[in-house]
Amino acid sequence: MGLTKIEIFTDEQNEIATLAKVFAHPARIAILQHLFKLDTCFCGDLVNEIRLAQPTISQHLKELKQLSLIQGTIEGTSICYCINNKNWATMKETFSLFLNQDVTQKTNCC
Amino acid sequence: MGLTKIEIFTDEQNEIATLAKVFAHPARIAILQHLFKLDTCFCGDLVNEIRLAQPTISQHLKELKQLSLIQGTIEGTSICYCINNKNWATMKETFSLFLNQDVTQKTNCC
DNA sequence: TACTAGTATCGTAATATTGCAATAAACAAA
DNA sequence: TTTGTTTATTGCAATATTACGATACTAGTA
Repeated sequence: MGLTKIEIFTDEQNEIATLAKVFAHPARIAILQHLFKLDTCFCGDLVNEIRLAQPTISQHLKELKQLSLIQGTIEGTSICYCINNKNWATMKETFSLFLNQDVTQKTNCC
Repeated sequence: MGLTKIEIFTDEQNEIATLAKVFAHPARIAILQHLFKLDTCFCGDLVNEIRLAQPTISQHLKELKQLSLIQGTIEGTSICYCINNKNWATMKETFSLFLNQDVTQKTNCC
């Protein structure tokens, strides 16, 4: 046990859960907010901004990268991390469909 | 370690992460989708609908209840679970503010 | 070739999450 | 009271996540 049974759920359900998982940690929320606030952002900035060790920040960045919500390009010695606007929009669309399920609903029973 | 350092983040960052965490499992997505589809819903229905054991479903329902996204009222021998529309709307507002950060942003650097 | 700065990866300890069998609790009906 | 039905709780095993020290890697610079 301890292993999510992804095979018994729909692709949509698994996708929403996967997207939500990356938002399920305040450090990743903080990273995304910081990246949105700036045009250019280096990992070093994040280590100063967020009081977590450099390997920890790096690990959180990796998870955001795996979902392609951010991207990094090498800039000399540093790496410039940015929001991937296209993928952010796609994610937002998927999430919004789930969040807005209520708008077309009938009245509640309770 | 292994313990999220919630004290170094803002209330908003922690709140978004907490909301996202409850969506970070496909079973809870499936439960919410099922509850939206129906006017009345009993836990027994969910055990038939989702192929997880009854204690597991009950545990997932508990987590949704803790965030007040759903509520349960006793109906004879069973319990009628429903979406709490008011709290769902509040959650949606919080989440939307986070998801729509990109709309007022300048151009990307990469 | 060193040396430095910035970032990633490895390894590991601590904690959290998932899933379920067993069992309890609540209540209706016989 | 006993029995059956429905949901909750407990306890535990398996797996996942979080955090960070140590270290590796990469690119620029002396």
